[in-house]
Parts: sequence; structure tokens; C-alpha cells
Amino acid sequence: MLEVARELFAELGDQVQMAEVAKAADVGIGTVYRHFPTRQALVEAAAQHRFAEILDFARERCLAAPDPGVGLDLLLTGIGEVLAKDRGLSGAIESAMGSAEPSGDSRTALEGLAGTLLDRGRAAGSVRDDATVTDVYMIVCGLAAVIRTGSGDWRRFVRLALDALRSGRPSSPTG
Amino acid sequence: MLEVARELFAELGDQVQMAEVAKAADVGIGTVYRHFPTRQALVEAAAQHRFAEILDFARERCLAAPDPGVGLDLLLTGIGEVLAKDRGLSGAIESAMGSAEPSGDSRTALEGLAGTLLDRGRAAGSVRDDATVTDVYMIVCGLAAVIRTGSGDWRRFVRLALDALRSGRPSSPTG
Amino acid sequence: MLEVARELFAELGDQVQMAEVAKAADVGIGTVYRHFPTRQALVEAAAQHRFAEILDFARERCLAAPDPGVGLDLLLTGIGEVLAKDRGLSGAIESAMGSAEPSGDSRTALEGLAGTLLDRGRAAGSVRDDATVTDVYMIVCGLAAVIRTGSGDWRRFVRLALDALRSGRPSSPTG
Amino acid sequence: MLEVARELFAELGDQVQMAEVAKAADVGIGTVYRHFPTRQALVEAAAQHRFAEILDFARERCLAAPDPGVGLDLLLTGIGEVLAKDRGLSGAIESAMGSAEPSGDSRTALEGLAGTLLDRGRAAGSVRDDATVTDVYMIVCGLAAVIRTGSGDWRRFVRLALDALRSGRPSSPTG
DNA sequence: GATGAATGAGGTTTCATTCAT
DNA sequence: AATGAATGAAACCTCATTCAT
Repeated sequence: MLEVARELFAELGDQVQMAEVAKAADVGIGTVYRHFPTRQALVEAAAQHRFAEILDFARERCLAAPDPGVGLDLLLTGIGEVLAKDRGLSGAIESAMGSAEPSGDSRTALEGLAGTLLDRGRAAGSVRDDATVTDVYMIVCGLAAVIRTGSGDWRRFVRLALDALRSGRPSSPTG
Repeated sequence: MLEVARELFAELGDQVQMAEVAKAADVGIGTVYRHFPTRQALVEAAAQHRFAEILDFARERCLAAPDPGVGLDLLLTGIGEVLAKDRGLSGAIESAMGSAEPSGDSRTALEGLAGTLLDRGRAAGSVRDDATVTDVYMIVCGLAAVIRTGSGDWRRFVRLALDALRSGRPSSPTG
Repeated sequence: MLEVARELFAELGDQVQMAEVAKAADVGIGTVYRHFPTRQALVEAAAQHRFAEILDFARERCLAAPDPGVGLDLLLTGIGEVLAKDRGLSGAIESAMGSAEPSGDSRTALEGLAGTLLDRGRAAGSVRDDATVTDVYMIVCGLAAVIRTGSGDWRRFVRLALDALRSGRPSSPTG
Repeated sequence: MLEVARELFAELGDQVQMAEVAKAADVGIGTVYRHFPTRQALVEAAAQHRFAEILDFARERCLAAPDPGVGLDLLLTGIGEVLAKDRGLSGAIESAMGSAEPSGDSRTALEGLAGTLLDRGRAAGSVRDDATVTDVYMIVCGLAAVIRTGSGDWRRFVRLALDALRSGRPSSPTG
């Protein structure tokens, strides 16, 4: 049922109604509410579902990658692919719950993972010294927006982001 | 009245109601509808208002800047400041009309402007050869998201973006 | 509209729905909600309406009565008549808001009035010394229940109550 | 299970849901429905349970009382205590089934009992000649309301009622 | 031109009841 | 006999929009 909801959100964004989800899942509307006591709860669950997918991918493909220098590349590309797979969901998540950021355990896990990849990249020379997890966060946030609004080729955005994180000297000293 | 609406959107995001706008502007709700036949029209007008503000700024401060190498920096920072001034508006625009991108004349003007700044930067050596207007578009889109969600220090995001647009060699040849 | 609602409650009790009220008043349901932002608000207003009616009656017929000894009699009978006129309302009031008692100004006014009548009755010898406003309160509460449930002839109940309030010696010393 | 339900109603009034009862009784909801095919049936059963308790008390303590003059006093006080023990139940009963009055056998038994006590009181001189079972009914109904709404000290109400039933001359001849 | 009361479709949520396991 | 997931009618409430004054 969560799967169904996620697909529906992916396609129609925030405008999907509980009744629609029920019909698509071929259950009564009460059943939807039995599992998710609130529309917001459903959206949150869909968000969690997506975070989990990203986390799985990140652990299997990025951490386990043979070449330590491409970890971040894989991560951003992987996230991009997940986000691009169901575009509408991002919008639903954002309007149903302030921001589209993970919270709780997902967040902690994701941050730990990004930190590790950052360190490896630094060791491999593909990441600048002053790059932080927050930088990655902002980039992912931006990436999500680029994908959601379709404002350009998100793979290009990822490459630009990697360039930014790699660039020789730290960014301008001010600030 | 548009000003009032914009402030309201800035503060409360997409959840402001037409009646609220009317009260804040101290007019009847019918009057709001006289000027903006639809809620969406009002949001669009507020968006236009903001684009115009950005355009004004861009022409006066970026094009007219003495140092041609800092044009893009000024532009992105200027845009960031406008977006940060009324954060909620971005969300309202996005949920009321697919994306938060300008359209029509604003779009054309903004694109021309970005192209000019890109050229100047290239001439000054602060912008890589393969940078395009679309790159800037995506970056602005990402910047808007970073600001809207407050996912980090947007000035840092701007610096990263400039690094990306500057980085010596073109990004990895793949893709 | 309030009148209409009151009649509806009188007839159908707590089961009347907002849509019913709207239809009976020949307005849209939104209009009902414009005047009474909540179902409970509507019930409360109906209650106030009834309290006001009682108050008016009490002031005009009880306080202004020529024979000071019959004040309480008139009061209880008058209240009984008002309550009997729209029986269902009492139930609606009670289930929508804890008890069916007045609050705020109505309460104060009613208490002052009862006190006055009690004093006059005492002077006329038709009310025992230890009778209090709270006694009257309880009696009215009981009267309301008798009428609402139709458990007997409420006029008989009123006579019994007056006998209780009149009875020569104070009630049994215990308790 | 009935006990559990009764306690729940006592505490929460008419708002207890079938699922709540099931959980509190530590059975599945289906089991509740096996025993009580309808919510109303459950409430009725709880009401019966209470009537039975009152009946037991009345037979043991009132009919068997040494002093025949205090029968009614004991009865009303006893009923008051039972009603006060689980206040919420009265409300539940009333909104689930028109009035809170007993029906069928309970009713007959209770009426017979009240009649007997009335007769004894009359013989003992503590009850006026024209008092009827219906009078007692109304008084109990009022008492229930006083207790349910907490509109005053119900023991005082009982004393007033006894005074009313005792008072020397029959109430005013009119009516 | 301005006003704001009225509108009502549409959305969320609840809960008594059913029935396959 | 017990279970509890599923059901869906029905209730409440919101808010963009209209239109008579």
C-alpha cells in the first residue's frame, strides 16, 4: 500500500487524496487510515521509504565501491536517480511537512555515510579539504529542486557539484 | 496590495488565503478579485514582482559593476538576498504554479543578462569555457531550494557554485 | 437562522447535522459556518438564545409579579414551559457541551434573579429560611431532566419542588 | 466484560468506542460484538447491570430496614450513591437510548418496590397521602441529572425531595 | 468600483459493523 | 468461539470564487 501511495505521489504530487490512494490500492479508505492515521503520516512514511531506498543504495554501491575516489559521485548520482524516479513525491513531502529533509535515524545514518565518503574522497584527492557534510546536504537539497522542477539536466548539476567539491583551492577566503 | 500580498506570502507561505490578503490590504475580498481574477493570478503577480526586483538589481549592480569578473558573484548573492528576504514566497509560487521559474519577458531578460555576465566572466578568466545559461538556471533553482528549506548557509552554497563555474578544466568528459 | 437551528434541535435533538440546518434555513452550509464557526458554537448560541428567553420572561413576569409570594412558582413554571417548548434542545446542549447550565453573564443574571425571588418568598412566608440559590439550581436541573425524558408530569414536579422549598422546618438535621 | 464496559462508560461517558471496550477487556473487537450485537445493546446491558445493582441494594437495605419510616430515604440515597459511582454512564445511557429509565422487568420490580416503601412511609407518617410512584420516578430522574451534571450537592437534593414527599398538606389544589 | 455575505464542491477523518481466517 | 483487518457511509470543516447591493 505504501508502494502504491508512493507511486501515486510520484505521478501526481501533493494533490493526491486519501480516497485516491485507497482506490489505487484497492482497499477501503478506512484501511488507509488504519495504517496511516493522517495524510501527513502517509506522506512521512513515503518519505521514509525513499530515504531507506537511498540509504540501501548508498551502503551497497557507494561504501562498497572499489575506487574510493568516486564515492561521492556515485552517491549524488544514485540520489538523483531515486529522486528522478518519482519526481512528484518531493513536492508532496515538502508541502506536507516543512522541508523534504530526513529526520531521526535516517538523518544520522545519511550524515555518517556522507562523512565517510567525504573523508575517502579527501584521501583520494577528489575532495577539497574544507568540504563538509553540510555542503553535501545543501547540494542534495539543490539537486532535489533541480529534479523536481525539471529546470535542467540534473546530471550536469551533479558534475558541477562534484567540481565545486573538488576545486583546488578552498573557495574565496571571506565569509 | 501586491506588496501586502507578497509580504503575507513571505511570512506564511502557500497557506495564505484570499480573505487574509484582503484583510491585510484593508480592502474587501471582492476588490482583490477585481485585480487578480484568481488566486493563481495573484501568486503569479507576486512572482513577477520578485523577478522584476531581481532584474532591477541585476541591471544596476551586476551589469554596471566596475570589475567584470565579479558579475556572477554579485548576481547570485543578489538573488540570494532577494529570495531570503521573503522565504515563504518561493513555496507559494512553487505549489501554485508548477515551478518557481520566471516565464515570458522576465525569463528572456534574465537569460540575456546571465549570458552577458557569463561572457564577461569568461573574458576575465573567472568562468570556465563550457558554462551555460542553463547552468546558472539550475544553480539559482538549487539556491532557491537551499534558502527556502534553510538547509544550510546559502552564502556558502553560492561560493561553491562559483567555484563550480570557475573550475579550471571542464568537468569530467563523460556524460 | 439561529431560530431555525433551535427549532431543528428542538425536534431532533443532538442528531441534527450542520447540513440539515443549512437546508432548513435555506442557505448554503458555508453560510452556517460563517456565522457559527463550529457545530458546538451553534449549539452554544442556541443555548444562549434560550437562556435569554428565560431571562426575559423572568424579569417581566416574575420580578414584576403583583404577589411576591408566587415569584418562584412563576419562575419554575415559566422555565418549564420554555424547556418543554423545545425538548430536544436540552439533549443537544448537554451532549455538545458538558452540562446544560448557563455560563457567564446569563448565569450571573439568573442567579441574582433567583436570589431576589427567594428573598421575597421568604418574606412572604412561602420559602423556608435555609433555601439557597443552589437549591433552585438543582431543582431546575432536575426539572430539565424530567421534561427532557418525559418521565412524568413536570408541573407536578414543580409543585413538589415548591413544597420542598416551602416546608415548615428545615430539612432533617443530618448530613 | 460488561464490568469493564461499565467502568469505561463511567469514566468517559458516551464517547467510548467499541474498540476501546475490546482493548480494555483484553479481547478482540469481534468478541465484543459476539456478546453485544450492537453498541446500543452494550449500553443497554450496562444499564441493566446498574438497575440490577440498585434493585439488589433496595431489596436488601430498604425493604429489610428495621425502621419503616426511612425506607425512601435509604432508597434515594442508595440510588444516588450508585449513580454517583459512575457518573459518565448516565450520559452514555441517555444518548444511546432516549432516556435513562429502566424498562421491562427491572421497571416493574422497581415500581413495586417504590410502591411498598411509599406505603410504609405513609403508614409511618413520613410520606404524604397523595405521593405516587411516578413522583418517585421523577425525583430519581432529577436526581440522576443533578449527579450527572454536578450541579450541586446531590444529598441536599435528596433531603429536599424527602421534604417534598413528606410535607403536611398536599400540594396546592390547582393543576 | 468596492464590498463582503453567501456558496458548495471537495477534502479529511471517525467509528460502528462485518467477515474471512 | 475468537480475532482484528477491512469497510465505507457519514460527519465536520475549508476556502476559492461569485454576485447582489
